[in-house]
Amino acid sequence: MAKAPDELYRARFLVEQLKISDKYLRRLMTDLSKAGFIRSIQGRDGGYVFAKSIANIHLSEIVDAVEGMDKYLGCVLGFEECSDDNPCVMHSAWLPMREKLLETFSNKTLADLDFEHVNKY
Amino acid sequence: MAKAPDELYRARFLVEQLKISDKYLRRLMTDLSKAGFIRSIQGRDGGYVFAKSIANIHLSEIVDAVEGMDKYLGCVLGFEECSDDNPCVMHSAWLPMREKLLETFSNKTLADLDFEHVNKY
DNA sequence: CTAAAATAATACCCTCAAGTAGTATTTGAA
DNA sequence: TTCAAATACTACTTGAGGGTATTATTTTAG
Ligand code: SF4
Ligand code: SF4
Repeated sequence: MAKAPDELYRARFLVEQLKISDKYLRRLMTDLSKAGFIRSIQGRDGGYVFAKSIANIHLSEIVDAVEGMDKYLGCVLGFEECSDDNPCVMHSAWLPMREKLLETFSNKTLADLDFEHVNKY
Repeated sequence: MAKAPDELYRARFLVEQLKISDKYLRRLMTDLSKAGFIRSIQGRDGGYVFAKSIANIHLSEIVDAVEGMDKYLGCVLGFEECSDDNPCVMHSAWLPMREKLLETFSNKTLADLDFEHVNKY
């Protein structure tokens, strides 16, 4: 969609392109629309359109909308309880990574992705 | 083990400490010993000892030994085929992360981890 | 010789997240 | 008022990874 961000896309079409199940797509799209990235138009001749400029859609926001960004900020070692005063052995070593990850996903927007030389989704 | 790297540790003991299954522990330990990090001593009064200084054991090597480092260098999006000339949309955005990850795991050694203020494993 | 240790190989189980499927409802242009 | 679209909710399937279990073998101090 980001290739031609002003078009209207109907679910049917997207499902064919992405080769995923109808219901699954709709679930995701609904999530995204609730998050305000796209606008969903119901009724006949409905579909999905971007609701804001793709330059204003940060990757972290998308992740948050569909699965929760927190997941990726958790521990490498998979511990539940985690704080600076109850650290695991990796704590200090891992911190810079977390920073970098957060930074990457927070700074990059949809517009930063390279949709031109790409033939897989 | 890295807390007192010169001791001999028997499987029985480690199993109790880590609360994981006997067989599982042994599998891991055997992997590690094959990789040359620890030496396994068979027979009665046997056990496991470090075979090299913990300052010479890089995290990436450990991961390689037990599950394969490559796993973590793959794509964010989970595509199989991936190369610079068949990139996915995230390719350029993701590269720095991969670098950082590789760097972290390659540079840090067991000795860099903080075993002092830690009470969970 | 024997007991206590590690090794080996293989099959099994369990859980969880990703994805599918079913079915009924609402919306709105023509 | 009809029809094609999106929504909502719930149940199901599936696959992979992390971990267990079994059983049999080998090693070595005492
Ligand atoms: S203390 Fe740090 S490294 Fe350890 S589990 Fe928590 S966040 Fe992860
Ligand atoms: S092209 Fe880059 S971002 Fe895309 S799947 Fe391959 S490694 Fe990952």
